[in-house]
Amino acid sequence: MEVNVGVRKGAWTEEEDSILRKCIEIHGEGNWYQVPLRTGLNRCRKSCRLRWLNYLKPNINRGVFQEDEVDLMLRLHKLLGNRWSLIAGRLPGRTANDVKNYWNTHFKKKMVVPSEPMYPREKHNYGNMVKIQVIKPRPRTFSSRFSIRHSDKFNPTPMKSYRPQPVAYSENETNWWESLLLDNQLAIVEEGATTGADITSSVVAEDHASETVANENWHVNDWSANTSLDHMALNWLELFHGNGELII
DNA sequence: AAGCGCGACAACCGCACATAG
DNA sequence: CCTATGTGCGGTTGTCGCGCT
Repeated sequence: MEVNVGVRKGAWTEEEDSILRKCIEIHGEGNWYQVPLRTGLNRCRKSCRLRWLNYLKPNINRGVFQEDEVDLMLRLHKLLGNRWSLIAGRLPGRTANDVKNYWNTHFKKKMVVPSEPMYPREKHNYGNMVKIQVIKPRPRTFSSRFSIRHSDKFNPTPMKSYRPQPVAYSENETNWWESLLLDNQLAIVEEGATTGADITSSVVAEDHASETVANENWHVNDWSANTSLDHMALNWLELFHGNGELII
């Protein structure tokens, strides 16, 4: 159990920033538990980590969001939901906190909240809009997706974070799918891929091979990334073929 | 000038996951 | 298999500054 009695909170001073920066220059990122001990900073490890990741880390873009960034953010949010870290991973120099704050400030109040998701996946028609609901489990590692935490065994209350999130696309969104997925990725589908998994593996491979999108958080073994692509591909299939199958 | 509302964003909190032992 | 520890994420809160009345 972590005890943070007397730990300083609130805004960081320049001196604290300087100390933290030096510590990470010497020891590198990670091992945040050691940071307060090494630096003597009267801050909890979480606070140190957050300060570094959201503010002190080099190459963070602290400028105003450009039009193209906002556009991409909107599209990615439609695709991924509140997956701020993934969205930020596609916006060079932006942090998840930046993206989240920007979204909450500029778009949250303007959003129309979709109806409660249903399980299993259902499809509804709203006028000329096709609403596709896809169950999106909290994307963690594959092995843990269906495991039950020890602490939950005797208290199996539904976890907020596991609540599925609906994804809705209008049919004219297909243009964007074409722009997001590279031509050769689209070809994967045209050439006969019929499942989300098929497309996912191909898209991941293409993504890495082409290096068209620089993203240090995008790893082949990152299940969350794969999941995003899985749903991206699945929804794409739904739109174009109407026969997407989520293979788990 | 003072008070108020609100936007922007930094920071905190709680929870879930990964993994080592 | 279980527990403890370390880490990461998303939601929420706190604070500050600015504009309006």
